[in-house]
Amino acid sequence: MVQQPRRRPTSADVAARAGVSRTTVSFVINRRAGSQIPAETWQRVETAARELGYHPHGAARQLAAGRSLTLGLVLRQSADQVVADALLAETLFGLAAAARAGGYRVLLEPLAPGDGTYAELLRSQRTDGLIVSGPRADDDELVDLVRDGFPIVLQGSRLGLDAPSVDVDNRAGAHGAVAFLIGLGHRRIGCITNAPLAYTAATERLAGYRDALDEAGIAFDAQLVVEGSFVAASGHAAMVTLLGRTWPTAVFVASDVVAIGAMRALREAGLRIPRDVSVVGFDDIALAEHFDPPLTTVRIPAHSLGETAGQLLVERIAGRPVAARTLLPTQLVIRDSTGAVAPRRSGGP
Amino acid sequence: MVQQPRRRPTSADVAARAGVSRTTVSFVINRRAGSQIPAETWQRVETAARELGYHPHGAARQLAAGRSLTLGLVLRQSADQVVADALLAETLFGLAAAARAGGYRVLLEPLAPGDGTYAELLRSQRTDGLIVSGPRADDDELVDLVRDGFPIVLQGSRLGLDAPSVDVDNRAGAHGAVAFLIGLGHRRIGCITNAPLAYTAATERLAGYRDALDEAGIAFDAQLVVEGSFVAASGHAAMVTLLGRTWPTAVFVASDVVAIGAMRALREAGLRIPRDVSVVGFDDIALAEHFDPPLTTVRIPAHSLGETAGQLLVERIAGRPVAARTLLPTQLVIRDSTGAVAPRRSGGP
DNA sequence: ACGCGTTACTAACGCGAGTTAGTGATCAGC
DNA sequence: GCTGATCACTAACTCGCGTTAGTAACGCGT
Repeated sequence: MVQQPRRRPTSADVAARAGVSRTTVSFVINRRAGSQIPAETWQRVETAARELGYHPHGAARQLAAGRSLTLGLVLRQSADQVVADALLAETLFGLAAAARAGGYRVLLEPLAPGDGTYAELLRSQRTDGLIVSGPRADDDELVDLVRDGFPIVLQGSRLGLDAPSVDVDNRAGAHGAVAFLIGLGHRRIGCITNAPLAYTAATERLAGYRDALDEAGIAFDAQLVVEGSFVAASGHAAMVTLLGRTWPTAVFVASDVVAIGAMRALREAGLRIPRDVSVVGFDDIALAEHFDPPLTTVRIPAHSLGETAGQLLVERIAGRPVAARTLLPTQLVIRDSTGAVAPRRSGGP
Repeated sequence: MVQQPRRRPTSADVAARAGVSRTTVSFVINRRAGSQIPAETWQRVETAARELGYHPHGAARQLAAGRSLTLGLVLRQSADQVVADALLAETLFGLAAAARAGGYRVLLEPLAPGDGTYAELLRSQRTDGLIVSGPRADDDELVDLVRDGFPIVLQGSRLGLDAPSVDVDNRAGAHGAVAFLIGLGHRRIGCITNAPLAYTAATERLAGYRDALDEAGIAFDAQLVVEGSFVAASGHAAMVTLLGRTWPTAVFVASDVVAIGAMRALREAGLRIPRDVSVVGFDDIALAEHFDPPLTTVRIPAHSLGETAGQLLVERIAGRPVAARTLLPTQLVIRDSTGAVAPRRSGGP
């Protein structure tokens, strides 16, 4: 007896075995509401499908239905940022959760600037919508896609594009952290940014820092601000620069990863935390509470950041209206790297 | 004049505009080798396509060609592990790079055990192959898929399944780390695992630890081994337990994240690193060199782990033979958390 | 004028589903 | 006994593209 080359069963096979038409099979498989199929027939179809091991062909459904049930996630971060971004995985999982809840899957497209194009994902219908994480203002591709009306949600900066965006409330978070330091009596407060100021998140956190100073009537001093850049080493360098200029009694570092480098520089300079210098971070990565000392920081709701982005995109795809801008609240987590300002000591290097 | 409802152009539209048949368009779009199309015709088609803004419909191609050009990545880690896994993003990027090189995209399916099924990805042809990260032995779904001959690559444990697997050489890495400690004169060396021993990686690293002891003729002492579990807090608890039993002169912690918790416990016990106790970690996460003190650890090639998995899968999909087991080498990175054994001090709690 | 090979295409089928318009059978109502 | 409304389906078209088999036109040698 010749072994039939096993072909994957199609809905026609199921129909034949159940003694019905393909249409009926389709109705049963898709649990189509309003179709008048008696329980007995329904059962027959389901049994036949099970016995044959039938699984509808994804591409065929996509073609016929005109939807891919797939969300694309475009990551525009550079390699540095990715390695440094301790919360990326959590955000990703939030997105995946939202996608699943809406019946979608997630296609991942990591694409450092200048390293390829992603418009095809949408234009070829491989994806019903896109979440663009870390979009830059000079992204022409993105501008075109938005203009053409594709469902897109931005995660991060706003860009003045006509697409909904989600982000953490960086400004308020930074404001809260610095206000906390001021409340402890600090007046000379340094700031090390999380990234170059071309990044919106960096400028926003810096703005929050200034807000708090303004509020307390403390003059802004550019000497106290140094740029960090994603990785811990940049925090170390920034702190060295800062200490070369002046000695603050507290430093707001707009990223936990950058902060750990900064803390190392403080130790190397013989300064104790928080006795000599208080440090506040941003992000509340998992390791922050295990730093030496445990780091006071601003917690970011990473999971809901991804989840919210996913939900918004699903809504947009469904054609429902969506908020233009969603800001997620942060939360100050007070640990041991901050304390009341020390008795005045001779400042300056 | 009535505004035509803009329909996305199909290959038929391109064909009409270029004055050729759909077949010719298809040949041009796919750069089909061996087709005798004169340069002039070729140009006409390309121009027509550009002018119309034509983009082939992904699902239609998948259906016709019988391939989705998509790789699935199934993450079987629990939420804890994901948040703790600082190298996940890097691995992901390695995979994405390999996928792109092979003309594939990556579909992400995070699926903590007991939280859903992924067989459908393969059975519905939405995906041409699967990489399963962190597979557990009791995964029946996986067993079935492998039996049915789907292209699958395992990342992590081997499981005795008939599917190629990629992993870091955990055992050799741990062996090297512990041998290094022994070389420094340590004899009482503790071990805190990275995870419960149900996880292959944990048992392998423990085996490497024993290998090194055996080699040096040091008797294995179960009192010196404590289980950690992914997160830093577990390392803290494990170290407290260990110190409650005995005082080792060095500890091998099979995960940097767990190690930072362990180091905190040492500090709290008044012990100095490395003067009183040497510590070696595993993974070489980005922050390890900024710990206090900078951590000696075993570097994992995270990027190439993902990349290799991707390459293997692409090969398997193409039907080419592939190594059953690929082990990637690790590298010991010596920093400041390790030192020669201290002069003997009264041991025990 | 004829045969024979290239060259440059095209007609038409198939991929595997979703969906619309329709059809025959049954049944209630009068 | 006839009408009209349900019920339970099905035939046939559609989605957009890949691909095989085939053909018309042309050149070239004899």
